[in-house]
Amino acid sequence: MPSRKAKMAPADAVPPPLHELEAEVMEELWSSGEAPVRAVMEALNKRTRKKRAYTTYMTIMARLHKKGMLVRRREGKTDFYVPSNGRDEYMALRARAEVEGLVAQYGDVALSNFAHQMAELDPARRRALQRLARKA
Amino acid sequence: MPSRKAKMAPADAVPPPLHELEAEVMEELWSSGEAPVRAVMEALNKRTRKKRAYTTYMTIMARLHKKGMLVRRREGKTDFYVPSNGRDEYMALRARAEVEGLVAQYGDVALSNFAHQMAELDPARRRALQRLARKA
DNA sequence: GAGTTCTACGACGCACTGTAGTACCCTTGA
DNA sequence: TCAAGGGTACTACAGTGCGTCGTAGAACTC
Repeated sequence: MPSRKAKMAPADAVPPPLHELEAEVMEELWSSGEAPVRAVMEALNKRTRKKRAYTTYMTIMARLHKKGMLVRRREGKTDFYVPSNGRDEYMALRARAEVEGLVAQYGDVALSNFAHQMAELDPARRRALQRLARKA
Repeated sequence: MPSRKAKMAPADAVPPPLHELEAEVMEELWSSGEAPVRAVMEALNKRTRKKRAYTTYMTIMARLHKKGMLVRRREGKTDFYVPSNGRDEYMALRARAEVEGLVAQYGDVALSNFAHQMAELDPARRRALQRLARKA
């Protein structure tokens, strides 16, 4: 394997955080499955106030591809994109990384805020989440 | 009071997140108390590998002032800076905001990660943090 | 084969951060 | 006394990341 300067993401690496438009595009692709730029544009422009140009979505999707979030398949002269990870998987990896980041940065202060959030749940729900947590 | 266009931070607002150099400068000021640029520069340049120019620290501190993190007092021709909030207060506000942000963004996935983190503590420590959390 | 439609690439503007050059003032020493 | 040096603030510049398109070129239509 040639040593490439460009950092490529290992499959198990923590996926990057997403910003506004990027997140909207990912949401659309997670629910629609593989789709070309135009389909994403039409779906999103239909349900958001702000109408964006085709090229805007194209850029965002190309950049998501470069970050490893989307897999690109070229058919003829058109690119089809599909998320490289499922929504649930992404959310799980991301949330875990964020939570660990908070603990690393804020220590006890973060932990006590976690406790505060947990304390506000009703007991049944809290137990369910704790069960979930044990599997991770 | 005239209505100013510049958004000024209400005292109880959530302080902004800090980046690398900004955080180092704040840490120095939190531990040293009120200080001019030069003192911060000398202290930080002594204990970090990377030596930075006086003007670099000046810019950072002026920007922290604009963000409401530092109070500036001009004495003669020299500016003295002091944190507008204590370190503990900043950490508390910031951590709280971050945790709430995670819950808003990730919902149950965030919560179950909180539970996971809490579960890894030994019981005495966990109880202490839960006690802390009730006061907030 | 000329016009229309679609695509991808490349570029621009803005905001933020780190970095420093420069102009100005005060002091100081010959 | 007055020029030089040290110290300070203001302003500018480069890199990065995101949102926004303009434009050039290929394919399709008539």
